[in-house]
Amino acid sequence: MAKTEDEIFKFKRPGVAVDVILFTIKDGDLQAGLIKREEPPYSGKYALPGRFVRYEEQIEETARQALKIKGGIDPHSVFLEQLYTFGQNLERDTRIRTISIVYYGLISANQIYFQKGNKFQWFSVYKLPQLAFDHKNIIDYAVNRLRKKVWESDFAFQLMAEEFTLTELQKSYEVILNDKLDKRNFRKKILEINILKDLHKKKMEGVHRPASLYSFKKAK
Amino acid sequence: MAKTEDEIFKFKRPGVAVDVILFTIKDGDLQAGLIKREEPPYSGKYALPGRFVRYEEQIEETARQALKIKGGIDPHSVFLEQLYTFGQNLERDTRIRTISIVYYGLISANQIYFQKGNKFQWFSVYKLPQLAFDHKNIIDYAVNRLRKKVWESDFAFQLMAEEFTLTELQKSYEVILNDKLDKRNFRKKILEINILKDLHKKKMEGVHRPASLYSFKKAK
DNA sequence: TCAAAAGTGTTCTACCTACACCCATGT
DNA sequence: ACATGGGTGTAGGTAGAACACTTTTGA
Repeated sequence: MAKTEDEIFKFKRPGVAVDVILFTIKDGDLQAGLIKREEPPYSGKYALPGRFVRYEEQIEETARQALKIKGGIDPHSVFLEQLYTFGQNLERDTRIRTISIVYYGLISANQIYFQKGNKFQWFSVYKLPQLAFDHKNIIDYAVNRLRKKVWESDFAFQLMAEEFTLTELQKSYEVILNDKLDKRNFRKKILEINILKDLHKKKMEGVHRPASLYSFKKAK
Repeated sequence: MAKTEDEIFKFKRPGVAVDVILFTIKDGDLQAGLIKREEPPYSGKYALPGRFVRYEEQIEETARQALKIKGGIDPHSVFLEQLYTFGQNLERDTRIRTISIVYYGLISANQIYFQKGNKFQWFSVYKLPQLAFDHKNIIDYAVNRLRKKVWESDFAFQLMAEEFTLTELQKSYEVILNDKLDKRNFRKKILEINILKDLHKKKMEGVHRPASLYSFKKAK
């Protein structure tokens, strides 16, 4: 980094983009928001929303702008975390050598329904369409990271409505992990970590005993 | 990413650099290799070795080149892993807006001694000098990551000589974790994961019972 | 024979897993 | 009264933590 300004500018610089993989749970499935490309390269294939980093833009801001502009999603309602920076494949983008900083995000299905600018098409991560660039690898990588972190972090709440039942929360974990969980063990574990607030309200729905509603305690 | 070439080039692009934090164990301490800056900004302060990413250079290659050129270290002898990409602080580098992809690496102290081009100064991560840019934060972040991953990964072997005793290995873990470990539990755990090869040789040294030498099984 | 580090097993605890029945509701 | 999902406790197994003594060597 000890360079004069001359040195900094004397060589050709790669481009830097941010790509975002936005997850939600829809139809009992873990889904990712993708955009159909209308232009080459990879015209007709699906891609993660992305955007080149502007000179005065923080990189997380670039990610949020990509969601807004490419996906029509209100970027403030999205939990985002940096995933990895992909810069190995020099052929990744055929127009220009591009380094891609990838973020992954979570949004609850409710929030999507209410945002009518939403331009994403949602695909189950188990049934992805043909993808542009190396986006298939990126999605696989993100799903793995999501699974590793789901117990260490409370981000699964980003997928929930404001009020939810324990069974609904368990379903989200099961969808992320792609595995069945034991009801009693799940409740024990999730209540132990003390991030749930019992709203002392019941959800009356269906022909069965009503379920308690919870929200999660916001960190201060 | 769906942009015409015009769009790609019409805005000013940030620079992309790779910074590397190289760790070793010296004098019973976890140390990082730093370089004293001779030029502004931050002249006289210490910095991680770094380098701007060239157009035709894979980013891990940029990291290795930085070690070679800035530190005089043979880059093939170094374990490297991507840590995080820092791009929040627009004032990070005062000359140009720079995004920094940070790698961390490990090298055994032996290897450093034999490389006489070595230009690093080594500092205990607990007694760092005044650092340039936001490199203090980066080092703290890397140390935390190292601690989290030391049991999940076998990278601690990068810090060892070719042949080593269990006590020497334990010392390395203790230095990384900054904590004392129980000898019996450590041996049980490390032998259980089955990555050590008993060389059936003894290290005769000092006035005490000789220690068995091990190497680690290279993954194929 | 002494000092110094190597080497070795068992007990206790905490956490995770597996598992089955009663409860409250609407029809 | 029955079908449906909500709600609850316990026993067994496993992995990690704590802990002390004997062995081998060179001086």
